[in-house]
Amino acid sequence: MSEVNPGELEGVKNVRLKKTTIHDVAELANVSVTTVSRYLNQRYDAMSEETRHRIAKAITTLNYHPNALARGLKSQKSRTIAVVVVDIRYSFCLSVIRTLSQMYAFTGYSLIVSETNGNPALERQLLEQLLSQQIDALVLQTNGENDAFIQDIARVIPVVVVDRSSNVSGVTNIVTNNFESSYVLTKSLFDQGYHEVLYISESPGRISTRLERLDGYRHGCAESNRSPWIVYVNRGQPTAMRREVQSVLQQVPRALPFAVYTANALLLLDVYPVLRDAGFDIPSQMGLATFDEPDWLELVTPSITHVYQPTEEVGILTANTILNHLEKDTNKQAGKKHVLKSKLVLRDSTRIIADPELFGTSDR
Amino acid sequence: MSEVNPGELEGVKNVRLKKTTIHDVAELANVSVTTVSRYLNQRYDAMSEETRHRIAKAITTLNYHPNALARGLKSQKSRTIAVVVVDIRYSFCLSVIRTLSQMYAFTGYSLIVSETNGNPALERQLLEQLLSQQIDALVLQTNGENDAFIQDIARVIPVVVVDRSSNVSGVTNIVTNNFESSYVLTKSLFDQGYHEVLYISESPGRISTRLERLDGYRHGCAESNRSPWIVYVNRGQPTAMRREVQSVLQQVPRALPFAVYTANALLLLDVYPVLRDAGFDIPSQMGLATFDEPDWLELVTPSITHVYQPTEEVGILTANTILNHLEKDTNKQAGKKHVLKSKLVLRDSTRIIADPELFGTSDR
DNA sequence: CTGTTAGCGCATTCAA
DNA sequence: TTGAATGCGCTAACAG
Repeated sequence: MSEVNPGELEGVKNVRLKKTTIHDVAELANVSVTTVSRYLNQRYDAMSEETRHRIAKAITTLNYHPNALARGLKSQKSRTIAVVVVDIRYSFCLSVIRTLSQMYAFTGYSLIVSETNGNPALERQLLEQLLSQQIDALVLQTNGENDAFIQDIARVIPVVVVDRSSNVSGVTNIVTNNFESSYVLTKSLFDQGYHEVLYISESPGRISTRLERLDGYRHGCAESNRSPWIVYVNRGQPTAMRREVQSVLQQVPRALPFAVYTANALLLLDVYPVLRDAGFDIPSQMGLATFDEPDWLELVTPSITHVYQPTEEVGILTANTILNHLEKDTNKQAGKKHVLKSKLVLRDSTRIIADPELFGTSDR
Repeated sequence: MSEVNPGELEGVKNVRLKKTTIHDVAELANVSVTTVSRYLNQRYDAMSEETRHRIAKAITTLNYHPNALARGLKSQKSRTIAVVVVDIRYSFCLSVIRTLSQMYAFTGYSLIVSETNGNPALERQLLEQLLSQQIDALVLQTNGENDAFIQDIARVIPVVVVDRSSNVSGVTNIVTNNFESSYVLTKSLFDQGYHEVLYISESPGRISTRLERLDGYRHGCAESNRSPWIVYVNRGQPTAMRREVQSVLQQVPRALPFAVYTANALLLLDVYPVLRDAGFDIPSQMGLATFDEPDWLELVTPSITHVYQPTEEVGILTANTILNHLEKDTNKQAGKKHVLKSKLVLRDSTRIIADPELFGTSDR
């Protein structure tokens, strides 16, 4: 049981630190490598207590750490899980990553985190690299265009596609009800008395999340007999983006209250200063609402109405799905689709003062 | 050059997807595995153009991906870099991780991200796990108490300790000038005319960053002939924390303007609502300042004075240090210490209205 | 209860 | 210009 300071020991004996292997342990403990291997895998049942102790001692003495690469090579498992997202700064991504990180902290799995920046080609490249690394599971916020490849991956390891509708067979799909939430938010804005709702989004492309939110918005407009009013911006060029929003706002007739609805909070982060300083009172002249829930929405004045997505739930569900696949080899859940419900959180930025009844329907 | 859909091919031939190995490629290309291996490592010089093409074709046909575990086992390199931080939500950590992620996107290195939650024991466990996984380099925001172990690690792979002073030999240390920044901020608050400065921090323990900020604050107080006024809180218990801050604020004499200075932005995030709603006008009655720079500081009203740390620079320096070690095997930089300079960003939350001259020195 | 042995997939001498 | 053979560190039959 003598505690040995590994630093001193290794430092003195062996500056080059030729790694100690299972053989060294076996030798020192006077057993075979097999027995050591058994010990490492807690197969204590078939082992005398004495050898067990000898091995334990040898291991601490040598400060031995099994080589996971070698283990993985044999077992075809790397005990590594990849999370590939567009941008870690999205509160959605951050929350999912943290939840996974917390849940895997004591399982021995490591989390590889990669960002695609919305680039399908980069996504493809990263996926190939990760496959090479023999990841045991994949959590992916895909940018589309790689479905065939993803399907191949799902044949080999559990794949969970989050935040994007996916019909790829074999993958577990976890999303939120974007269409409905967007619709409800839009409707609520009109119902509050805002005459029009400006929808600011990145160009949807083939990204389901954006398409669904857009559709929800359109549906809300249609139901309220208003024309959609949409501005597509490019988050890659924040300056141009702000300028564009600014110029749009300058054309707004001041007489009637209107609302601005941004399709995600990273957009709002960029344009918020422009909106705030455009000369409209929030919420009486201009309402403000967004998807996603970064911390700051509750901190600014007025606090901002938003759609809260159950990101923790997404993380937990993702983590459990993968753990089930991996540990219990349960393949039942594969291919299942989960649609979690978001929640509309009404805050001060859409508490209009004016009476909704004053305004008839009209279109611009 | 015929494009083959890997999905179809593998799917049809082999549902179980027995992985294709270098042998399969060799066989199909009618060469030895050695030659294929050479091809994989771009040793084209000693290879006829024809075989090269045959191998290339075989690889795409079989949709072959080299097994990085096997490669790593031979080469003793996993092409994997670990980033171990306290909490990804710290803007410091997030920024460093993103910078690393961007810089390594095309290098073939993967980033393993882990959180310690400030727990040294968990940190130790994670480090052991990561070592087992044969990581090629380590970026660590340590919680202390593992220095001997870290020194061992640094003997084997490049280690960069960020955001914590470290004198462990062999590790590269990248920090910001916390003492000085904290001092400058404190001084600036007194100079603005705030009569006292309440310092809210987590208990510093042995964490250099916290100690230095605390010392800087104390030094600032001393220089201005004011007594320190410190509240230690526990971020793990946000409710208790808010209650405590609230009760402290209730005892403040309303006559004189004072300032609140939080030691990091995650703390401020938790207590901001309490501060805002405590009944003091910001900034005329209560000043507000913090370390760190999350996005929202500029968005709230009034905007919040803060210490901006050059997190991108930290990330770039970290990434380059590691790349130099890894690629060029340059061991010169090891053990070097870099102190980057933070910047005080004055905002509206500390633009006091009152005339500083009105207030003499006194202590509570 | 314990040991021998044969690979896992790849890179690398050394020969040819 | 190419190959055969060996081993990286570990696990798992299969023996004893």
